[in-house]
Amino acid sequence: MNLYIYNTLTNKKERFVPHNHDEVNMYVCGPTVYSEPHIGNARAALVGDLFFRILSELFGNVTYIRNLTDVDDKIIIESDKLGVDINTLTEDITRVYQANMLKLNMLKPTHEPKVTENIDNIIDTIQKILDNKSAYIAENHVVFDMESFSQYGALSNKKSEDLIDGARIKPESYKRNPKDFVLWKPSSHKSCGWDSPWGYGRPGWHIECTSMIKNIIGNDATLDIHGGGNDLIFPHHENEIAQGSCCSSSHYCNFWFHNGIVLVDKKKMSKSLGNVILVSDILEKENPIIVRIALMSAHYRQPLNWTQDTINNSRNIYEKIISSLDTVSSTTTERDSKFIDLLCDDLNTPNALQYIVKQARDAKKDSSVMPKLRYNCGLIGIKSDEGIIDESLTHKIESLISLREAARKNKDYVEADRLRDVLSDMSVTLNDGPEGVSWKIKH
RNA sequence: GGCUAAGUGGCAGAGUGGUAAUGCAGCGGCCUGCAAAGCCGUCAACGCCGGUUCGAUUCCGACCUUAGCCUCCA
Repeated sequence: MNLYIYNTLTNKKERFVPHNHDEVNMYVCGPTVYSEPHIGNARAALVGDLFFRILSELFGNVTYIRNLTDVDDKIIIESDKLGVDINTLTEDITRVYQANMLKLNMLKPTHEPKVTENIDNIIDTIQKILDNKSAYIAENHVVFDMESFSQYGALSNKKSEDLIDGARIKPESYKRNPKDFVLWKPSSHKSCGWDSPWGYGRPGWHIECTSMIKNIIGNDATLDIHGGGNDLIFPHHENEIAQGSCCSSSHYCNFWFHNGIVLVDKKKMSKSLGNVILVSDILEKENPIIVRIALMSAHYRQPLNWTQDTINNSRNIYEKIISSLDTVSSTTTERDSKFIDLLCDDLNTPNALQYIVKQARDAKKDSSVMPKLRYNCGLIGIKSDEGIIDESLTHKIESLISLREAARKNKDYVEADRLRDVLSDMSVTLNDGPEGVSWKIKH
C-alpha cells in the first residue's frame, strides 16, 4: 500500500517514501495565537491530522509537529489594543485553539512547540546561518542574505528577477538587497524581547519554524513532510527552505503539501472583508463531527466554499453514517484496505466519504460490513457525538412520548400531534417504527 | 504582468480514452393515523475552440472564466 502525496516542490503527485524506512517526521504550520481560531485554521490542522492518521496507519513511528507562534507583531498590536498582557493573550488563545481542535476530534500532535520556549534554539540557528556566511548584521538586525542561496524560488516557482525589487517588498535601510529578510530584529517592547549576541530583540517571522524543526528532529536530519495553507508557500516556506538549507548540511524537506483556503461567498476569509468564521461560533450550533465532515467534503488542495449548504450536506452524511453505526453495540473492527487506498491517493476525502456512506447503507442490511465501517470511521475521526443528555431531560422526553403513545392508542391524533410539536420545539425528532417509537436530538 | 490550482446536472462534489459516482433538492411509489426517517424507482451535467485517436469529458495546445499567491495570512 503506497501513499501518494501531491508535492508542491515538484508540482506532481509522488509516492511518499520516508527518509528512514518506517520512521516519519512531519511538521505543519500552526496558528499565530493572537485571535480566536477560524475555520481556515481548522482546515489546515485537519489536513495535518488526516496525514498523521494515515501515516500512522502505514508507518511505525510518526512524529507530528504542529507549532504555536506566540511571538509576532500581530500579537503585540492585539495585546495593546485589548490592553491585556501578551502572555495572557497568547495563553488564552492557545487554550481556545487546542480545545477547538480537540472537539473536532483531532489527535494531539507529538510536539507542539512554542516560540517563547525556543528562543535559545532560535539564537543557535541564527548563529549557524551567520557562521555559514548566509546572513549579515546591520543596524542591530540579523538579515538573511538572499545572494547566498541560489535555489531560492524553487518551491513557489518564482524567478529572482520576477520579484521586482522594491515594488512589493519594502526596501529597508538595513537590507543589502530588498529581498533579504530578517532573522532577528531589535525590540523596544519590555515583555516581548530577549537578550541575544546581537542585542535585545526578538526573532523574525520565518526562523522559528526552521529552528523548532531542527531542534526536534536534529540539525542535520531531513524533514519528510512539511505542510500548511497554500498562502504560506511564498514567502514563508520559501524562506524556511533558504534558512534550513543554510544552517545544516542536509536537504531541508522532501515533501511539501499545501491545503486550499476556505472561501466565504467565494472570497478568501479575511478580517478586512469581515467574513471570518470562528470555530467557536460554529461549534456553538453545530456538532463538531459534522463540521469535521464539512472540512473533509472537498479535496484538501481545492478551495472550500463555506456555506450553509456545506453544513447541511455534511449533516446528512453524518446522520447516514451514525444511524448505521449505532445499530450494533459491538466494537469489533476490521481493516479495510480498499478504503485506505482511497486515502492513500493524496488524501481523497470526498471519495472516502462517499465510500463510507455507501458502506453505512450496506451495513444496515449486512452486519458483516460493520467492523470495516467502524474501522474506517475511526481512521478518519468520524464518531457518534450525541453528547451527554441530561437525565431529567431524558425523563421528561420519555414521559411526553408515553403520553403521546397513549393518545395514539386512543386514536386521539390531535393530541398526539400536539405532543409531537411540543417535543419538536425541544429539538426532539420522533420516529414511529414497527417496534415502537425512537427519538433523537436534532443536530 | 508572473506563478499555482480549477471550470462536470438546480446546488455540492467524485471519476474515467469507449457518454459519468454520491449527497441535497425535484418527481413517482412502498411504508405510516398523519409525518419524519428508511427503502425502491426516476429526471437532469463534463466552459469554449482546435489537435492526436477508430473514439475525448478524460491526453495536447490556444482561448475565456473563477479563486489564491506575488504584502501579514491556515
